Amino acid sequence: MKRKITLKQIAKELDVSISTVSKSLRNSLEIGEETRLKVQAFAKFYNYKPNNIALSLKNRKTKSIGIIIPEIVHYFFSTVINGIEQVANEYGYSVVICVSDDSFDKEVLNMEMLANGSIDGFIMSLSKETQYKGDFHHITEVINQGMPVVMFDRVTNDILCDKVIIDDKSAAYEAVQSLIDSGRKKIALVTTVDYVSVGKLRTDGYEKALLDNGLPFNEDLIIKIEDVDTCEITISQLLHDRAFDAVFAVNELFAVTIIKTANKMGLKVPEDLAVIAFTDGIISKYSTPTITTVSQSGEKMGNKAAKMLIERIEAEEDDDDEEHNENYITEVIETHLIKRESTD
Amino acid sequence: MKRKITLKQIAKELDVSISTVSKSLRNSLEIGEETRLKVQAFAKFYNYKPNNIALSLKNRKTKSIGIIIPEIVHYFFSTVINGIEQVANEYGYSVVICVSDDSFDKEVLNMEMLANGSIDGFIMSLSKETQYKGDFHHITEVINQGMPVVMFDRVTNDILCDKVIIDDKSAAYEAVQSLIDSGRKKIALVTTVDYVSVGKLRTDGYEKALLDNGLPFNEDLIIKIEDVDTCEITISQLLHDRAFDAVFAVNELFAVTIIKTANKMGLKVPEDLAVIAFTDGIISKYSTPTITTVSQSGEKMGNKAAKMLIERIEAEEDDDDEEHNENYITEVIETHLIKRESTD
DNA sequence: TTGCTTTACGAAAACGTGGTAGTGTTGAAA
DNA sequence: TTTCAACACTACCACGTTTTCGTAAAGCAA
Repeated sequence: MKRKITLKQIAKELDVSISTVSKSLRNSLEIGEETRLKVQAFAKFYNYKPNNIALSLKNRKTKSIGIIIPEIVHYFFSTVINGIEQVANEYGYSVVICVSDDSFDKEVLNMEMLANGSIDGFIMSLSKETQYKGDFHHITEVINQGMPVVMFDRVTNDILCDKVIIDDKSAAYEAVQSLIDSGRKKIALVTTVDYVSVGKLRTDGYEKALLDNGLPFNEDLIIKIEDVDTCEITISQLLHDRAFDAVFAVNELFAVTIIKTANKMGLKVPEDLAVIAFTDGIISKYSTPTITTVSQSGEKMGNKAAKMLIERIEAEEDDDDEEHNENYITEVIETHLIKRESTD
Repeated sequence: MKRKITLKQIAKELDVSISTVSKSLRNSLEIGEETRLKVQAFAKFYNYKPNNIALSLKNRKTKSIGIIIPEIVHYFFSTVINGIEQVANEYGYSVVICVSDDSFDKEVLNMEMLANGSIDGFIMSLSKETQYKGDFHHITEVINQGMPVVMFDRVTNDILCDKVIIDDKSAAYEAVQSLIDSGRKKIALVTTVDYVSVGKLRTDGYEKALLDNGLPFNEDLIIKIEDVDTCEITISQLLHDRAFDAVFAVNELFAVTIIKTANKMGLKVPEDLAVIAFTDGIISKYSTPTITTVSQSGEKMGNKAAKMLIERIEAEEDDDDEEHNENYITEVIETHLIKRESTD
């Protein structure tokens, strides 16, 4: 068991100075060829690799980025991570992942843990609790320290930073419009409680689509669900009354639950009930029938977010301490409707 | 934009030495109360937090662990990460995640990137390509450097280290036995190509269950699939011949595909065809019918792996350079059958 | 020989921290 | 008066790098 070798050890072994070793390995012209080659051979033999931590301390750059997300066992979020990881890797960065578990305290704790030098910047999506509380001091603090932050999906206007989002409102609009186009008149919206910003935006798009098409906007057709497990009763009640002939669900879990409920009641999807879901996940692809979805393209979001962050990080290098120009941008990732069996 | 404050800055500002500041903050008795409180107040005001990188360099401990997995957009792996994250957080560790994308080169690259001081230990699951090549030098090298490694799920006997696995063979046995118990006689096995160690073990369990029950072991009923998308033809051919009345699939993607194919052909699940899948994922829970699965309990695996790794890391602290006792253990996580609608 | 330039290397600082080992002052006991 | 301990604090080192600056030796022209 040999510990990793250091410059100092090489220096001692070869009876030269540390600087000589360092320079030799970086192919400095200052060092005579004989010494240089000797050092390089020795280093290669002992598989010398510079210590990242020491480099980080010296360069004040860790070459790693922190990701803070509400959940990780979640199709959308894991695709985003995947997207981030791809570009991070390409640029030589590693990613440190923390899960807030939708808890404000954990989010704060995680950020503090990473903000003390461990990373060069954050990519994050707000926890539900944070959105509910509206308390973002932990984020502003990090930004004030000069650490770049990119937010995605669950963002807030209260923070000035780069953002990557999809146009939730127009995506919802498009989905509802397609239902209307296929002749549906009574379209229900199954959504979450609305303090989560995206839930609100999707509701707005839904409403606008209805009104633009001269359809009534009926509050009773908006079903707000807090817990997936208990929603079946509500759904079946409404289905029983034949209150609607189409559903726009804000996530695929709701959608598949609705389909199952409808099937149990003998209703056919899509004939009796058309269903569209937000978030194109694995469930939609494999459910029976397969579900038409609004693709959110998490991978693209991740790619974009990582690129934006790394650009900021590397731009700061020149900027140094002079006030850098704070022209933050909000990138909107396009969505598109993936037609499957749950609509006609 | 104020950069994070350091001991040195505080020292300069208060006109004391760096040591005094450091000691004051650590409540050393060497420092007089007046000075101590003054320093603490100042530090609190400027929200001083020790720099993690500097600490890592000094202590030769990064308090972070590296995870290397083949995929992240994958139910099982993401549950494992979740499990690791929980324990890591509890012990004050962060997790750095790298995705090998089932590529040997990426796995090696990622390990090298992290092995140079960035982390205190690895938790990993082998990439397919690595298993295929049987080349594990990158792992032995890391271990030889004294860095603890815990492998999970896709492991190899060629490496001596702590491992967390499930008993694939007996789990498969149990699943097949339950099919036999409900009267099935012709049970097909749908599996992957067998260089992936777990695929092989599951096949063994399948075979043993058949033989133990006096059923013939028929090679034709083992369907090896390399690409999910092209498997439908094979499946439907066999189904058409009524060659089997039950299926044990090594993952839920295969299972759901089989069910869909059967449905298309007018076969009923479970009446005409019973289906059990390995890996209890999200698809099984929401497919129609829901699928009976062998639960793999990724979270528990993650928990266990993280605990084992952290124990190793913190044990080494005392051990120092003396040869530590290499009694590696392999933890076997229990599985259980989750009965759902796809079996009777 | 003197003075100047190369060549080839080394010393030291810096990044931020924490521990060990001083150091100087004060007051009290011998 | 001397000695010694207690107090309150500082110097210094180490962790592993990179980089700037310095300098000894050698070479060469005048």
